[in-house]
Amino acid sequence: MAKDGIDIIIDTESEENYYMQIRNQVIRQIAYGKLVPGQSLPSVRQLAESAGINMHTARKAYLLLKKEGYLRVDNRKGATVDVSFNESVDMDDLMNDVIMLCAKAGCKGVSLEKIHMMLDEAYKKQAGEGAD
Amino acid sequence: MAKDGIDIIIDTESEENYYMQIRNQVIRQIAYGKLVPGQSLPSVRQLAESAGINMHTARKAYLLLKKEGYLRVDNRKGATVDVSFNESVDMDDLMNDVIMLCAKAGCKGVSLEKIHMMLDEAYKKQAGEGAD
DNA sequence: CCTTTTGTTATATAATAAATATAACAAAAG
DNA sequence: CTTTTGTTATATTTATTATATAACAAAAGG
Repeated sequence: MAKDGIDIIIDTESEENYYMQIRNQVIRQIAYGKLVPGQSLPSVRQLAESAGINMHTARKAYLLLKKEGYLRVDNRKGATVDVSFNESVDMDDLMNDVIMLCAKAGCKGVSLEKIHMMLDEAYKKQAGEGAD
Repeated sequence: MAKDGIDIIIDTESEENYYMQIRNQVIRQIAYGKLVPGQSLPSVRQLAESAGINMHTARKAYLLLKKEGYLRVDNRKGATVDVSFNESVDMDDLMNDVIMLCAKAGCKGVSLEKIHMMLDEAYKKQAGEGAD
């Protein structure tokens, strides 16, 4: 395990943006308990170096995560995990995801039960990661 | 209702790409039964005009939907709804969506049960749209 | 106190992606 | 036979993404 920084791996072949890859990995690591509220994230320069990307790209990811309510980015203090909950914004976002997921599954003939099962499976793995 | 074309509305203020907005709306309309397998979609020129966008942007959406297995785009015949299912590709895609959904919910303190309920709600609306 | 690291801001540039604008042509439709 | 259509091609514009430097003041660490 990384002694200081978080484990962020950039797939240069992916069609997903670098800053989006970072964003998604951070969200997953918070959910998995690998990043806990209050914990400081590496400096943008550190993350940039360890991930092999530019400082501003790392910064962009942090600022997006702040906008979406996963990090606090204080003046002169850097980024720390601090999840906030905005009822209307966050529930709308989640519902949007659910609607698209449901639509995709519907089109592809994947049953509602199967999606429920996949959700349980994902949740189980998530909860299981807390204990290292 | 539109006598011929499908109802595609482009939100020029959205941060979502035009062709992604089209893609998502088409997927939802297939899931909702407003577009049925075999049905022809409007020509790229028609869609472009009714949606107030360029022909190539409409075309890009159709080609993406083809790549993702929602449309058939035959030579000289245009686009028709034809959903295909590729086990590994599609299930991976769905699982990826589920994992991110689950992670977001986990971070935001939204319970697994709540997500299950939202899923049921989305599915119910989807199934309910079939009967006009 | 001094050096280093840090967050931040600014600017510049390159590369890629998104969207539009025309044009042309052959096939299909009417 | 005219129109519409899918398709291909080219070109341009704008926006986004990613990188490259530089500078500065605050914070940290010695």
